[in-house]
Amino acid sequence: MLTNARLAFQDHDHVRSINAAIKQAQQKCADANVSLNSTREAILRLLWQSNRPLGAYQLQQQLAKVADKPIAPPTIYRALEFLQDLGLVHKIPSLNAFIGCPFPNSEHSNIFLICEKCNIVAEVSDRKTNQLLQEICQKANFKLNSQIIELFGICPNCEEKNTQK
Amino acid sequence: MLTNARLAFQDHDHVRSINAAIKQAQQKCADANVSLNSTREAILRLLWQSNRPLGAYQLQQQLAKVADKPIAPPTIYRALEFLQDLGLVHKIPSLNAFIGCPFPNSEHSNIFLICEKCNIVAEVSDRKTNQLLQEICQKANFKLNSQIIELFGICPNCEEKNTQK
DNA sequence: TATGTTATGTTATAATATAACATTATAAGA
DNA sequence: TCTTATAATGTTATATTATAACATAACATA
Repeated sequence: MLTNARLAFQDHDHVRSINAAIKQAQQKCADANVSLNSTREAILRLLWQSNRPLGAYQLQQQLAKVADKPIAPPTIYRALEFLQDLGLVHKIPSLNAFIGCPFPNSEHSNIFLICEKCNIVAEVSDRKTNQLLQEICQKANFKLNSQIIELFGICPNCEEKNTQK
Repeated sequence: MLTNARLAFQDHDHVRSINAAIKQAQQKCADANVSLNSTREAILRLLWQSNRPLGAYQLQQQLAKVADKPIAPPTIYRALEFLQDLGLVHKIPSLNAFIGCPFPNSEHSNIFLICEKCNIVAEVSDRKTNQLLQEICQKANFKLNSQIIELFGICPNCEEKNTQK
């Protein structure tokens, strides 16, 4: 099982992880022979700075501060699609929001632990779950292409705060 | 494992299942001491008639034909919320659409098999998956409240059609 | 520097969802 | 049956999320 849960669910200095993520992204782009230009990189960076998922219009607002020009929704959505296609970013459908992928180069399960209190989201990859879901699909004669698993609850951090009261 | 996959993924006469679903719904409402009134029942019926998920505005259009008055979005969303709260209807977040639950009285996994070709959706409930996800959450110290699992792919029906070509 | 490709700008609008307040049904007690 | 509390819907307006369609610009390569 692979996860960033420990890291995500505590306040930590993640400047390092951001820089690592950007480097990974650059590598991925180089490999795919596409370019991580300024808008795309800025969006990826913003998503990483927030460890919470951000909506397209939140990204737009934050980009406006960073960039010199205001950027229209289509550009945002295009960049998000680009990043999603490379597996660098995920969309969390129930939140209409996007989040950076902590392990773009590993096997994926697309399991998200979504804290209903602080809105922080951690990602998990788990081979056993993939196998089990694959089995379920086989039983139903269903040819599985992709998946997303959203788990809603309370993260350890919020739970602790709650019991301290 | 509990599923309506066989049924859902073939064209079948599901008048019976609709009526059964409505009866179940009435029972559930009686138990909860709330009322399944005409709008709510009509929406549930429409969702069952289509074995595909329907968006709120699709429901609105179809309701307009059935009812005598046009019905505004808030009413639709309220009825959908009501039905969801009773576990009679699920929202499929990635589709912004709603579907009737085939087994509102059973344990739930909220696993959906979504055919990318014909858009039919089947639901699966599977204890093993629930256990596994629960374990994952425990490892992360995450208190799980609810979940939704969307599996995208090709249903047996569409796959067969495809290979016949 | 011409040319094709890729990305962005721009305008407009589609599609999904909800806020806020007024009105009407419905049910339960006096 | 009246009254009153509760629940549901109507109504208007608008927020939020997402995309279509076409014009322009940036960039790489021959």
